[in-house]
Amino acid sequence: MRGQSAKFMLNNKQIAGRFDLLAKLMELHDENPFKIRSYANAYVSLRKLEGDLMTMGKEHIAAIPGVGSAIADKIEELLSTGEMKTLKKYQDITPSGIQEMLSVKGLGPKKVKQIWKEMEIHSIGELLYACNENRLMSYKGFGSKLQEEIKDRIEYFIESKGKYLYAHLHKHADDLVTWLKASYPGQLFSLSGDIKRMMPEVKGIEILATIQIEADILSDQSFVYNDEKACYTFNGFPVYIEVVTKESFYWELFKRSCSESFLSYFEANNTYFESESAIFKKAGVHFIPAEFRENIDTITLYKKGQVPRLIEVTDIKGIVHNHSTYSDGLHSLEEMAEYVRKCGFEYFVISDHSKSAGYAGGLSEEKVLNQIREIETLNAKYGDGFKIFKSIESDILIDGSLDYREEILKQFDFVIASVHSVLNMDETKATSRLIKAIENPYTRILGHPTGRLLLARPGYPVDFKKIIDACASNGVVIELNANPQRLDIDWTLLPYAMEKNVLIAINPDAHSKESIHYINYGVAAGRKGGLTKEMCLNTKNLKEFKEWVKS
DNA sequence: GCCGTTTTCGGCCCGACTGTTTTCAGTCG
Repeated sequence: MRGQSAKFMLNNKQIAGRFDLLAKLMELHDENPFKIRSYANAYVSLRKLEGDLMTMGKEHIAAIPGVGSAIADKIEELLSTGEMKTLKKYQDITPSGIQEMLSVKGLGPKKVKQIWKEMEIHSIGELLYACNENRLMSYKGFGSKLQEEIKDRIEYFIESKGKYLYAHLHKHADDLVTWLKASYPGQLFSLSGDIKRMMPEVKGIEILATIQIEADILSDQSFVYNDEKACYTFNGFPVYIEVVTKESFYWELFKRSCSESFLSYFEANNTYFESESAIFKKAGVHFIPAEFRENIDTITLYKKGQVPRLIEVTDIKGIVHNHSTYSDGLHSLEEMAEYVRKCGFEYFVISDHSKSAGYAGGLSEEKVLNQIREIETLNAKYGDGFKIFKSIESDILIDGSLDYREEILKQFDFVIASVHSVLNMDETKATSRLIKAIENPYTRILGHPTGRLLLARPGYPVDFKKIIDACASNGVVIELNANPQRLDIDWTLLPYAMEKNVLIAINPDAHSKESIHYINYGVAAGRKGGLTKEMCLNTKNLKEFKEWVKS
């Protein structure tokens, strides 16, 4: 052990890491490239150093190749105070999200700087969203492969941070349960907890079992014990397994698969049931699916036999709110429409970005007219069985007004109005901005009402009672944006919207053909909020939808 | 900030790989 000054336990790699970070941060701030290089050299040199820095004197440290007296001082400082002032200075002037980005593989200081300064993106979550909207590709040095690469790596990064999107986990979770059932015949396994309840965000794959799982039962290493996370992982996702007796299995499963208030209605004198249905039967309540076991009032309805017809994916008849290569989509208008048609839907609503959305290639008035002509040509080709509707995702400007002159707005079948800029307003301002947009006679749908990105940014605060009331009195539909990173409007607000007779549109906000299937997640969120087929806009068939457009 | 020297300032700038390019830039090890 070195002199009394060394109070902080740091190994060589940790110390080296500080200099790596320092070099990268300094590069972000355009410092002297040679100075930066020397810190980077010190990082390389310290990392592969054989002796232990904590036990070395300053003279020895300064004698390491690439380490001089200035860096030796910084190492001393680090070991005695746990901090390095120079490093802290740069950390203080760099947003934490930008610092986090530096730890994503494939992103070096040059690219991060471009993302920060040119694209004005400040967090990893925002960056992921920008990848999904193909926004990176329009910048010099970024192409489709790099964008895809960054996207994959960010997803991995986010997944390794303790909270996960339901959308990223559920397939793995289903696979795991299927595999467990096959591996242990006669035993019971089920998804449990938040993932069974289809919560938009979950902590991992929760499983209830009737037998202890053997370690290393899978030979391909997809299912292993992870010491760091102190749990099993499946394909890298944490798995939490609880073991109960066969007799109590369904009761224990039920207990873990509903909200606390919901559970309080049920008594557990006897915990032996042969299914979840049996629990409801004994309580005299119609069966309630796990995703809808939230509100205790639901039980009263089901007890009286007033069982709502919850929306299902197969109820969706048309795909609303989509982007094409006219703005920031990956596929052309025709490719998108054709894909939707082949999936068996009756209509497709194209709503590219409006002119203020410069970052997303928003449509100039001239491009709007071109697109409208192309839609008319395609519709002539399709005939009666399928129709493309002309829409626009119009930016709601700071003062709540829409983005085009009335002559242009008139050209669309209808307008979706969404906020994309100035996301930091307080509740009063944000609410009146939205209300002004809702009151605009051209607005038919309010897009992603809070602008939130799950696990990335919270969205601006909004007085939802006022917003829903305004939609009710202006006949405006509210979007449930089905992008699993948005799911905005939040499902908890659906009961109030339905009470006020406000229709909900489940929209994928698709920027590629495949992402129209986001509607699956929108439907799941809708079911959590008790959304019925009748209260959803795009369960209307083509004929009914045409009538809604005209109305 | 380090280094070396025809000593106290001026030069430092690996090499493979990949993706985005049409000859190069950024990242990683």
